[in-house]
Amino acid sequence: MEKKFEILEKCSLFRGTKAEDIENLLGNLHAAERKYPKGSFVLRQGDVTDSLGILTEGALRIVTEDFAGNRNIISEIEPGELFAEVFASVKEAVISVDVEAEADSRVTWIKVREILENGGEKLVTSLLGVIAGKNLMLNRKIEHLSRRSTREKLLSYLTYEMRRKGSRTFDIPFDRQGLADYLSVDRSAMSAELSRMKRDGLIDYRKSRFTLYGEGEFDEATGPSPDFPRNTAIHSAKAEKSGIIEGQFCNNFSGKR
Amino acid sequence: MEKKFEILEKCSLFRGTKAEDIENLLGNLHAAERKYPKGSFVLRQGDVTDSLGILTEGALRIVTEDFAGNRNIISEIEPGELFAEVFASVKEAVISVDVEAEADSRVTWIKVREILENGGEKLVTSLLGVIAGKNLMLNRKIEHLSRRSTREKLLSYLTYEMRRKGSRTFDIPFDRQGLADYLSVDRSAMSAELSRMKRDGLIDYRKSRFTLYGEGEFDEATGPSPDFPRNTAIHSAKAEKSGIIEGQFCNNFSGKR
DNA sequence: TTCCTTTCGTTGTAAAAACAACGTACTTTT
DNA sequence: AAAAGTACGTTGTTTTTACAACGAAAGGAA
Repeated sequence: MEKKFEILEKCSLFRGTKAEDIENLLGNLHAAERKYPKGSFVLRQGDVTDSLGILTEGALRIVTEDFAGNRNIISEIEPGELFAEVFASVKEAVISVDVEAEADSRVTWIKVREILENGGEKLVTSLLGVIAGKNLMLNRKIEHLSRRSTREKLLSYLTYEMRRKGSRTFDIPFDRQGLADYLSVDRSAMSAELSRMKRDGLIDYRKSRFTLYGEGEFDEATGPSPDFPRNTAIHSAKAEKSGIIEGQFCNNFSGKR
Repeated sequence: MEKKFEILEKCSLFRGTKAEDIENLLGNLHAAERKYPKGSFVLRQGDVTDSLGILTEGALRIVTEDFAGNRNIISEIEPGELFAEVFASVKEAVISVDVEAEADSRVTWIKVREILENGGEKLVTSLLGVIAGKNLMLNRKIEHLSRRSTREKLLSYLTYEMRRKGSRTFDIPFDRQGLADYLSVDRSAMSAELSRMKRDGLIDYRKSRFTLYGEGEFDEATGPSPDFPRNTAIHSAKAEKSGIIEGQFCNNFSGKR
């Protein structure tokens, strides 16, 4: 109990706020703590919630069910982590996953409305930033997943990492299985494709350290050259029809083209 | 000029706010209007912005450049549409697209900080809702794209639409090419797969009206049966390692498993 | 109606991926 | 140090997809 606010201090929502201030804040926000015995459901598919949750003790497990009825663990939640904030931020959004207590757990629930009304600018900024930041990550993932071949998926991902790290040689935060899962491809097939890409002189790698040999110049200090050769094909039928990353930037989700 | 606030009325950010109130609001928010001649750049890849934009006149075009340097049109923006709100909501987020004026255009720019400070609860709620809602859509798309085969992608998507419409028979908002683009598969291959699924008795369709024949009961009135057969395989290595929809629900983007 | 365009399904072929199985190298445990 | 476990690459086979090309059907415009 004494550690509770120290754990909350680690939550992305409260980044930069001291434990003692969090304590006051939670009072103003009418935060509610609930206990969940091991094996119980914290949230169920089909639920609607107006509160976001922060795990303060124990461990949770996010489980989905796909169209065939197979259940898959999406992720594990550890103390200090925020969850359900997206569903809580959309009116009447139906939760599409189950959240189960993997161990005896405690969750601090905060109503999003309370944050907006009484949380203060800093907290609201934080919440908005967390959700918008997740948005960027999802978009990036879609950009990779939209590629048709494993090679293209890999190049899309590796190019992104290269640009982010600002160097042709960089480390990735995945092992092979993790990367294959992230790109939704078969591990061994991906491994084979990596080999072929190395053979073709596109990349080099050892363990999780990759080097990408692009065509354009790449100044280690300044990032990708602005003169990187471009194949501008805006007016091709394919380009005009492509909805590759629809909604990445604006709000066109109508599905019409 | 006189129509300006009527156009803004249609913006998702101001849903439910009258044109006259918007006029006052924009003043308080120190909104700035800028003109962009046809062919000029509204935003460029690599930029950072602290303002979201609303197009009030003209037309914009969102263009990306992929790892190979090919430029693709992601979407077109019409008057009343919001854009760049996600990048503007994340501190120092680097914009990954170009925004070009397709015609002579006017954009109303609003600083996100102004919205948070002076926009009032309603506007902040709206902004948060828009971004969180987009988040849900992106997650859904990732769920479909993560499927390995075209058949699975289709079933994932069609099952979602079925549940959403609450009926085995439903219309989808895509034509074939649109659906293929959304699922990032080849149109003709998808068409062929749809035929096979029809042959196999999984689905039926005519034009954009589909019927899905699942195994479980499906009560037209009440939605999917809670007793839908489940194949719970939580403890399989595959399930435990799958990062299929990582970040859908919580904030595990570390990439580590 | 006739012509033209768009949409959709079909087919064959070449390319790519999934899958399963296995060997090796590297780590961790005992 | 030996044993056990894990991560990674490789290979061969089967399945699936992309791609290109084509024809039929539907819808619009002249």
